[in-house]
Amino acid sequence: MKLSKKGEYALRALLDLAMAQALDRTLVPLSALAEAQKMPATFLEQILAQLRQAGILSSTRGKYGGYSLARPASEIHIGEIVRQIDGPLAPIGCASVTAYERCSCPDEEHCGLRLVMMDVRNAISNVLDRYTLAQLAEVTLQHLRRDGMVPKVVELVRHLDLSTRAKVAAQTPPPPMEPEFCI
Amino acid sequence: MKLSKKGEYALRALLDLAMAQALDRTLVPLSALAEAQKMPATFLEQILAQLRQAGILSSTRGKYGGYSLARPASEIHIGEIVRQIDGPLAPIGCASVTAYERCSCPDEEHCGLRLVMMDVRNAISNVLDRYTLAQLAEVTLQHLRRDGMVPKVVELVRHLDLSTRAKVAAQTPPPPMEPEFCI
DNA sequence: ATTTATCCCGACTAATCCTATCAACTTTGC
DNA sequence: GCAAAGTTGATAGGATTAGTCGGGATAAAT
Repeated sequence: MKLSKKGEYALRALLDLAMAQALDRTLVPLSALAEAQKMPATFLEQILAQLRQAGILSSTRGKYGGYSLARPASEIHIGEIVRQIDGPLAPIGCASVTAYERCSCPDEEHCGLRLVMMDVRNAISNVLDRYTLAQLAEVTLQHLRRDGMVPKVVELVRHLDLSTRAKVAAQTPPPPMEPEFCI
Repeated sequence: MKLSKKGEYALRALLDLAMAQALDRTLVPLSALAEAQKMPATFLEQILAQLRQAGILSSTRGKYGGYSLARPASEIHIGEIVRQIDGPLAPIGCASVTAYERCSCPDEEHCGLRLVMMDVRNAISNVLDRYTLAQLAEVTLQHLRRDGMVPKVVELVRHLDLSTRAKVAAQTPPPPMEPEFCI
């Protein structure tokens, strides 16, 4: 019942991106996303390319570029992301609703395994297709705020704040996280 | 969210074994299990060996040997089988109840992804840890009976019925499935 | 114009999963 | 004792997954 590493990294990156966006940092470079969650940067690159082609995120090239969500976070469901990267939610192909595939058993009509796995599929879908990136980001931010913290990815993009202040920020070492985002 | 082929084949084989047992065929050879569900026999061999070492099934060697359940089917939960072959049910290690594993994110305490995946884990467990092999076999047999059918695996072991009749059965080609098991 | 930080693309390697093959060993029946 | 039907274990190759590497293209800052 595993989620692939690819799927896990995609979700981690998108969640960080959604939180950054909620805190008005819409453009986040790959390096920050990778470092915040300790993910291999070159591998993450491939995954983000796939998400871009799928219309889930968009990118800006050049200096001070980065990745951002292509749509409002409230319109991106967790299930959509998993399906895009890992394929159908169902544990086996013949139990899938969105991408049914014939299996090897002699008659699916009477296959008990298929019945159970359709139950599992629905149980998974009830979680993943119910929640959006926005909801997930909101809950995570609430937890962090309660403890007076800020997402690590936001810390990491602090220093490339306003282009006019880039020089100053480069001189003074990044201020150690004042809780200005904590309501 | 995939189940591995290994896990799928294990479940198919055990379900067939449970149904055969319910119809008084407690000893089923590998060849019948493999053919009934069109599974590669040599791969299935390895899987059954693993299930034997795990105390889920037992085997009898030699002519007229085969595999049988090591415990009553009502005491084998689907979740136990999946865990034995595919590891923990949780999609990612840090969401597992039975085999927790630290993940790469900076603080699990505030990780939104972990929260969702724990929901998914519980949803999966609510299905797989609730049902036993016996229940699954019973449901499948009911469906088959309604249509006047017998599990294919039982057809395949028909001809090696009683040792005294082995010779007769070998001469007459296997009778084409009289519904004697259908109540 | 040059430097710098970033995304983009394609090929390459390593590990794991799936499958097939082959040579023992064990029991039953003649 | 011998042959047939079965399990057991070891091994090798293909397919998928996970991750690496190097060179290019783009845009902002100097």
